[in-house]
This record gives sequence, C-alpha cells and structure tokens, in this order.
Amino acid sequence: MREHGTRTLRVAVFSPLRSFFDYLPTPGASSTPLTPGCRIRVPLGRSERLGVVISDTWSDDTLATGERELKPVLEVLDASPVIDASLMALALWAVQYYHCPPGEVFEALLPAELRRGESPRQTREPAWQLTPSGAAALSGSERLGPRQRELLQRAQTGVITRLSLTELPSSAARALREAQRRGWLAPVEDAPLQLAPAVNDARFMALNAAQDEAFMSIRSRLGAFGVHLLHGVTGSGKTEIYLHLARDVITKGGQVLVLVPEIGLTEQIVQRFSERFGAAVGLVHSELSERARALVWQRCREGEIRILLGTRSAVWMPLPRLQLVVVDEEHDPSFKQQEGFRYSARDVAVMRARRLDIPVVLGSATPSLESLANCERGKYAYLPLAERAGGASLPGIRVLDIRGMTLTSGISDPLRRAILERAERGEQSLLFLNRRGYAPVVLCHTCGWIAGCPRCDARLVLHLEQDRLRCHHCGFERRRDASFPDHPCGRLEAYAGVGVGTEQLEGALGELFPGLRTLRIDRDAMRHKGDLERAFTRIRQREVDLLIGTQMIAKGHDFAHVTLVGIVDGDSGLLARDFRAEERFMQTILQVAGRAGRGAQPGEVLIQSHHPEHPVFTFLRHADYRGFATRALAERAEAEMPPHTALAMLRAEAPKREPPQEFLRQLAEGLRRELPPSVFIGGPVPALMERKVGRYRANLLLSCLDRGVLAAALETALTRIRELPLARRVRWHLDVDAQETG
DNA sequence: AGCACGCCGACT
DNA sequence: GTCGGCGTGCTC
Repeated sequence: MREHGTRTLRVAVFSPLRSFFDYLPTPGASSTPLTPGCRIRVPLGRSERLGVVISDTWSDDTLATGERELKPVLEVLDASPVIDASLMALALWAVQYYHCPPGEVFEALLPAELRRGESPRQTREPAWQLTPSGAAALSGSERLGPRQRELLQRAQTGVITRLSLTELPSSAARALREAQRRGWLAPVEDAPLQLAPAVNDARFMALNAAQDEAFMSIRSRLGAFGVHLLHGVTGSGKTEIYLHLARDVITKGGQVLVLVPEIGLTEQIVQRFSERFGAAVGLVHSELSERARALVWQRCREGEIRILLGTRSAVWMPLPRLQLVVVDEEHDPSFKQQEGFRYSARDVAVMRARRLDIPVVLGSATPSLESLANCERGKYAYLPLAERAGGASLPGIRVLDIRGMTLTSGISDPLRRAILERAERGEQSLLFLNRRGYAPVVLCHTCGWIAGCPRCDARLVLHLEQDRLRCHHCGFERRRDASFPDHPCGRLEAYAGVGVGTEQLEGALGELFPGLRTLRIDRDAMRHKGDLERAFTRIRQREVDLLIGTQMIAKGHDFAHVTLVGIVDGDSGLLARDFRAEERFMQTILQVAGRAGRGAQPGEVLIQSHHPEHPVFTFLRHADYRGFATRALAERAEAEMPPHTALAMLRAEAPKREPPQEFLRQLAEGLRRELPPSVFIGGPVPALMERKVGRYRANLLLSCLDRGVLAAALETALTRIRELPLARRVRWHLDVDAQETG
C-alpha cells in the first residue's frame, strides 16, 4: 500500500444528492483504511449526515474536488461493514444504471434502525437449554407445576427461545425466569445456528415429466449464472419446481431468494414453503414493522434464514451464501418501484445472480415481453410447461359478441345462462370486472354536469355502500349528496350513476339469480385484515355460488370448483392508453382465466366484447400467449419501443400547468441539439392524467436502441438539468425502464 | 432535500 | 426601526 499522497474516503451520503462525496479520514484515526460498507458520520454543508464508505484509498491528487480542502469524517460507526462486498457492487451498479442518488440506493439496503445510525442489535434470540438438574427434575425427583413441566419438556427437544413461547399463555415468561432461578434451564451463550435445516421430505410431491425436465435442466446448471424462464400455464406446478430446487440448494448449504409480487398469493406460497422448510424460511413484505424487518435482515446476514421469501425490497437483503434466485410472476408490475428509487426488483435480481455467478429462475404463465425477447436472443433459457399438473385441463376461451345484445347490469343473456347452468350443477362461477364502486361516472340528470375530482383530471366514482363519491387517484371523497361549486343547476336529487362497477354488479346479480349466494372481492369489500383469507375459505368450502371480483382475485389462489369465468368488460383493455396496455390486458385475462377448471371439471371462460374481431382475441381463444407475444414484439420493434429499445422517462410536476412543460421544453431543445440522432426525444407532452392530487404533470421520453448510448444521454440530460434555473421550480425525476409512458 | 444568505412588506 | 416572505445557491 502506498503511503504518500492523500488518503481519501469516497462516501455515499444519505441525501438526495446525485453524487458521491469525498472526505479525509478523522484526524488522529488509525491509518488502516476503512473497509467499504462501514457507516460513518460526515459533515455536509452546515449539517451532518450519515453515509456508507465506498472506498478508502491513497490518491496522488491532493484535492479530489475543485480547490477546496476536503473535510474530515466525524465518526466511524462500524468496526465491520454492514454491507458486504457483493451487495456493495450491486448497489454501485444500480447507482449507475438508474442514475439515482447513491445515498438513496444505500438507504434501501439497510433497515431503518441502521439508516438512523443505531448499531446492529444482537438479534440472535436469547435461548435456554435444559441443565442436568433440570433433566433430573423432569424425570420425577422434584414436584413440578404444570407450567414448569411443559417448559422443561419443551427444552428436552431443543433450545427454548422467547419466540417459541409466544403461543403459550403470558405466564410462560415467568415460568422461564423461575426455571432459570432454580437452575433447571441455563442460557445458551451462542445458540448454534441450524446449519442443516429440517426438510420435511414427506411433503414433497413427485414431479411430472414436464416439471422434472425443467427441474433437471435448472439443477444441472446450479453453480453458474443463467436465466431460466419458466413459462408455465396457470396450474402447471411452477411452485413445486421452486420447492424442489430450494431443497437441493439448502441441503448443500446455500441460501435461496424467492421474490413474489405485492399481493395476495403470498399466503399460499408462504405456506407451501413453511410446511416443507419450517424455520429456515424468512419473510419480508411491506406490512412488516421496522423492528421485524431489522430482525429478518440480521437473520439473513447470519445465514439462519436459508430461504427468503419476499416482495420487491427483499432483493437487497444480505444473503452471504445465496445460490439461487427465483422471481415468481416475473411479469408483475409490482416488481417495479414507482417512487423514489425506481428500480425493477426483477432486473436487479438478474444482475445480482449474474454477479454471483448463480442461476435465476423467472416464472410466469404470462412472461413479460422483455423476458421472451431475451429468450429469442438466446440470452435466457426457455422452459415451457404446457400442461396443468395433476391432469386438469386448460379452460376453453370463448368471446361473446355482445354488439346489439340487451345487457342486464352489464350481463348478456348467454353469460347469464352459463352462470345458471353452473349453479344447477353445483359449480361456482367467477365474474371479473376491474372497476370498483357502484358506478364509475356520476352525472346530473337535469343539466348533464359530471362529478369530477377537484384535484385530479378524473371522475368521481359512486360508492353506494359508503354513501360517498370518491376519487380513486387521490383519496378525495364527499357525501353522495354533497354540493359542488362547479355544478351549474345545483340540483342534488338528480344525481345519476352511469356505468357498472363491482358493487352494482353484485346487487344486480342478486336479483338476476335469486337463489345464488354471491360474494364480492375487491378492495372495498376486503378492507380488513383477514377478510380475504375468510373469503377464500368460504369459496373453498362452497358456501358461495357466484364470485364478483377485481384484480384481487386474478392471482395465485386455486378455486377447485370454479368452472366458469366471465369477463364482464372485455373492451376496457383494448382502448389502449399506453404501449403496455394490451400486454397487461392479455396477462390479466389469462391470469383470471387460470382460476377456472383447476379441479376435476373442465373450465370455460366467456369474454364479453364489442370488438370480438380484435386480434388479441384470436390469441386468447387459443390461449396462445407465445403467438400474442411474437406479434406484440414485432409491433414494439416497428414502433421502436421496449424491449426493442431502451427507454427512460423524465417526469416533471408542479402546482401550475406551465412550469413542468416549459422546463422539459427547454431541456428537450438543448438535448435535441446536443445528443446523437440515435437518441429519440419524445415530447414533452402532458401526462395521461395531467393533473393529479393538485399537481400538473408532463413527460419527456428518451429512447435508444443502444442502452449505453441512452445511459450517456441521460447523464448529459442530468447535467443540463443542473444548469436550468427552472429545474428548481418544479419537482422532477428520472424513471429508467419506465413501465408506462403516460 | 435542508439550510443559509439576501433583499422587500406589515408589525412593535 | 425589526420579523419574515420565499428566490437561489451550495453541500466533498
């Protein structure tokens, strides 16, 4: 190591600033360089911040920045790094790729307590074990109360932790103290990690031929980077393959990361992992408390958690022996963070696997076009599972041409008859309508005024159950009979709902099918914790004949007795407002369709549409997702959109309409002169919903065939933004690989 | 994002 | 005469 020049520390300071900062070591501190990944306290402007050391090196130039003397570090918080070398490299990649403030990325890697500067707490559970005298007491020489006896009996089979007592009455804690006082239980200083987790082999199901082929193919490539796209139709048993792979990896001492989308289905997948791997499974999701998240973070780091199941943010968890990554439902939009540090957990997962030289499995019944394109380019291995496991057949899909048909609350006669048929056979039906509330539009029957949100360019939705008009974009709500200043005639009694939402549909179906038991599943009907689980139980126990639901029912859960799925509004997704709308529509319909016929009886899907000739339906009728994807990919190439091109959106917003537009206009003007012609600059244009929560929004699109050229262009854009005075008068952000161009 | 500096209106 | 409005400049 060179001892001349200046020792400089490069730091990711916890601040929204888009650069690293350099500091001198603390005066009088040891000359041993700090390990990257340690937290330190540094001066920034007139205040102090925490940050993470990126590097600590001797450099020849005495000053890293301008002519100013560097300031020294105030305090070193960690003796050993809280971010290991591999996550450090991943985070640095993310800083470059997403062009975001380094501090924000590093904050995403740490639990809140550590972000605030607290020390990593001893999260290893205090544990107790049976002493010889305890064993003697248990074998009968002492008189024991029932509490003591139960406690000691438990201790016989292993160590006792406080956590393991939570299902006992609260007096267990006192019993524990008492047992310790009498010398029957002794604290274990360093409870041994369970390095060989119990695997419940009895719970593993045999794989069918297709599953086995996919499994063997991935297993043979464990130990090296590779992306395996598991394209398995709904019900084909993808989860079983993940489980088999996980067993393989953890029995060899490795760790597994399984990413799942935000909602619902977690319950089911968590259960399947827990029943096979017990305490080796850890869980992270957005509902977790700060404390619980910190505990999981620590247990992952120590290797105690062998399989981590989690949503988006789990991709940043420290897993020192990670050997396999799984991204389930890889097409799901919830993997992309929509605010702050806008990363795609799926893409970060692939990069993490690549840097560790381990495989990653992307699973979906309806893979993203990005992933399919990567298969066509030979970058990903394509593993199809065309059959449902357990012999169930895929539902047939029919499109009902409802042009000119009489609809009763949105239901055509053929769909009505189909529902009746199922009911007579004792089977269940499911109606999908992705529109909450009673009616999506409220107008005045006297003057034609339409109730709009005062803060958004959106209509208020009528919710009869709560007797409210609500905006689904900002949370604005008023009583149903509220008066509005922009209502010309002001007659409150003349309000009328137009269009059908799930709430109205549920009511109407009750009248249409008097004998049938209905159940509505949407965010309004399932507001409370446990509602959804209870609803699923009722469905499984066949206490329900007819289900009405939004997105919420599209995922995960198996309904063995649902044999009919009705898509009430098969037109909504075709009125494309965004370049991904058709893809999302196709994915949603196939996901919902996947709910049908999972049991012994075959299922059927009926789609009501006014555009039955639309090409999307040709593919849907044959459940031909590959065919759809091929066509969609060709269209994307034609339109020079992702995945053919790399795309980023610069979005700006302000309380007034003009500043965001003007800011982006000035920026675009400069960039059009400066950037190579291979970079396409689209806009600026107002956002699809220009006003939202009282703010006006505008977008500038940047795209290029070459990702590297786009990255350079974005750096140029960021430099220009720093020079634009208007940039300070608007809120702006950069969204790399934006999911929507609106 | 904070935080300070700086130059113009209604208060003690 | 001051308290305070938010415009703009900077943070290793």
